[in-house]
Amino acid sequence: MFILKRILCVGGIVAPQSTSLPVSQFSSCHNCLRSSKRRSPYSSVDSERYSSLVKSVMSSKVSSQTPETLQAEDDHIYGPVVRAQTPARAEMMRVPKTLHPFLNCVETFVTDEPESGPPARISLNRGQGRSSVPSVTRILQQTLSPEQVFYLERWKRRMIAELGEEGFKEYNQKLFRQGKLFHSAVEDFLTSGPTWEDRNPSETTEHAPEVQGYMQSISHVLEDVRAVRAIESTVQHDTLNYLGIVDCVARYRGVLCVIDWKTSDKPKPFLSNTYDNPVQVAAYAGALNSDDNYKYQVENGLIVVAYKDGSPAHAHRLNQELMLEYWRTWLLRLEKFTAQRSSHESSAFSGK
DNA sequence: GGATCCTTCTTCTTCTTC
Repeated sequence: MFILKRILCVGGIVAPQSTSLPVSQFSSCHNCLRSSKRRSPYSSVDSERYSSLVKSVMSSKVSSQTPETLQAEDDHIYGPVVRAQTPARAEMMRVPKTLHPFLNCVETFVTDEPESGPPARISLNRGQGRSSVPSVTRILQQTLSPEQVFYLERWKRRMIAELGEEGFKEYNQKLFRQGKLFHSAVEDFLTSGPTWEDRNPSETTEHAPEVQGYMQSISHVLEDVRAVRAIESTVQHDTLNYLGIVDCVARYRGVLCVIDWKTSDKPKPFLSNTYDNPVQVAAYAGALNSDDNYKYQVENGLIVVAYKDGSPAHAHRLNQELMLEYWRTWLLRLEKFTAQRSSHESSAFSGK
């Protein structure tokens, strides 16, 4: 709590858009500067209610440590690491060489296509000239920043030190299994007959025990989901040459969105806690908007982070402005991937 | 029938004060 108070007092943080914390809780910092003996204005904060905010602030980068100093420390504890890392902050400022439009054509927003009927579900068929088209997941994985690679490898080393190689493998398998089961349960719910919109998600209890909590967690989000247009459906961008599978396309609070369902053990109350997820959503939306199989355009994205204990999921809305921002980031990642691949191919061709 | 693909996840943390 001390760190939280200190950060708030020096003005190093502002209330993020996605939190419901009243501005008044952030605006009386001068009181603490006047007298440290006075009763802190934060002592009256409902710590239960804002526990996720506290967790998030406590886990954000307030330390002076960098990947380099952390690595030196880790080397001492875990042994040498394969590669040294340098944060690539300059990349944040880069602009893609080709600013490919996110939306195909503004007019197509107005569509005569009825929103009723079963959602599209175009399955991936690699045989149809798609074998060389890279996927969104692969591109994102292969273009992680050095900083991301560093923290992921560090996390992995620590987990293996704690659980052992086998234990770590099992832990990962469990996470993937839960994620898959959760996706299947959401899919079942959203496609369970023409009257699904009349159902109450919180009353639906016939889920596998492993996903019961996750479904309870997203029940308040499902109440705002209508007119499902696609489920687990392949999208492909022919011009930019990539493909992926969208979790869901539906209206969320009236706006057509690409929706990505996620499970997480840790609370992710802010969009920044979701790492590359917004880039993934923007990539899917951009592909869908260029794909002739879908006769409409999506403007927004939604990342829903569900929790196993049933606590309310965090739903992060990506408005059009954010989607365009992450679309630009996606184009950069795509450029990076293409450059890597062509340099790899040319070195393979020259026999290096 | 086997192999491969697309997903499913995983990261940002440390110590001082009352």
